[in-house]
Amino acid sequence: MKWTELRQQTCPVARGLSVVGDRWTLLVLRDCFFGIRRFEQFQERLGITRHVLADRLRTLESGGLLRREAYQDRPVRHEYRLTDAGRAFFPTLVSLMDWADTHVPSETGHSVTLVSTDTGDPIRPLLVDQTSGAPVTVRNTRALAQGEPSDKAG
Amino acid sequence: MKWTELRQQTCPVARGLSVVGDRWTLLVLRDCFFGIRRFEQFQERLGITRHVLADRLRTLESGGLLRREAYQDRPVRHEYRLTDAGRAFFPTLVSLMDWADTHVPSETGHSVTLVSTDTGDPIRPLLVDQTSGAPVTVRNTRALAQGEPSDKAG
DNA sequence: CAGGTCAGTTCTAAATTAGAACTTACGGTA
DNA sequence: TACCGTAAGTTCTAATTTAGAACTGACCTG
Repeated sequence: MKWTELRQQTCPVARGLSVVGDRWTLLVLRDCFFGIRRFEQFQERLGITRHVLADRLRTLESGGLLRREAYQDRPVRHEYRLTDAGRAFFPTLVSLMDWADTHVPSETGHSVTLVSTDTGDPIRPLLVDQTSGAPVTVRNTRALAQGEPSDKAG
Repeated sequence: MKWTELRQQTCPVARGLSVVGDRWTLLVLRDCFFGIRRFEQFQERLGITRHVLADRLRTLESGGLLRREAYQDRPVRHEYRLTDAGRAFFPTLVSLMDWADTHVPSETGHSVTLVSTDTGDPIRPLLVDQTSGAPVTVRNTRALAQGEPSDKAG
């Protein structure tokens, strides 16, 4: 399976990965949420090769997560800004951050804390069902393919 | 930056990606949540090359998400089962699925629906703060590096 | 005009992946 | 005993991707 095939898969996870299923893509995206917008800044912070950075920015742009925007003429200079679809990715990134914070050990201890803009209190992320408020876990959910009446999924 | 360097980063997103920052790794993990456990099954379902599959299973095992377990002797045959850390990754995968379902268009329409095991009702995932119940968005949260008093992060 | 900045592109060598065949260790069948 | 099949890999070569570094325009400043 190649990247192009991934995009045409039925499973949304596969389709999602066709855009963000690469470490550099996700690190670029993370930096976007930290307010980074320009080529040189990404390159310096990430230590990514310029070639790959250019490629990943194109991927994110064509995937609809970033918008390339001129911030000056003469010479034309562009910056990359999050779109609504890009901002909508935030919970996924936070989920990953939260998981890694707990399950991928760090020798430096806690490193990044998410706090509320309002209260300044630390945030403990939890994925719930919007209507019932119940936490989403392997145990209490089941994945159904369209048209599939019942099948094991946990 | 190489995969080994990624693991030593301060940022939990980078550390997380040192384990799951690869499309195949995440597709293998997805199939684990669908109940797949054996080498041949993964290989057939994913169309991944056997070489890469063996490598990704090792990555997931050494990352603590999967446990390699003998299910028979003579000849010894192993299967790969989710650990607690692996199961804890579920919300992240669901977040990704939910994001992609909305933001990466599919020609086949909705494909996978998550339903409650109890009620059978469809689940609408939402990331909230565990204590306040408020949704986690770019706007109402700020990332603080350890020791960093205040900085832009959205 | 020399030097610097920004956003890339181009180059070669190294690493990774695809695709297919091969290996090991069995168990069953003729 | 020889042959077939299964499971879980390993090994092989060729193609693709990445790393690392230098180069390219198009401008700006002194």
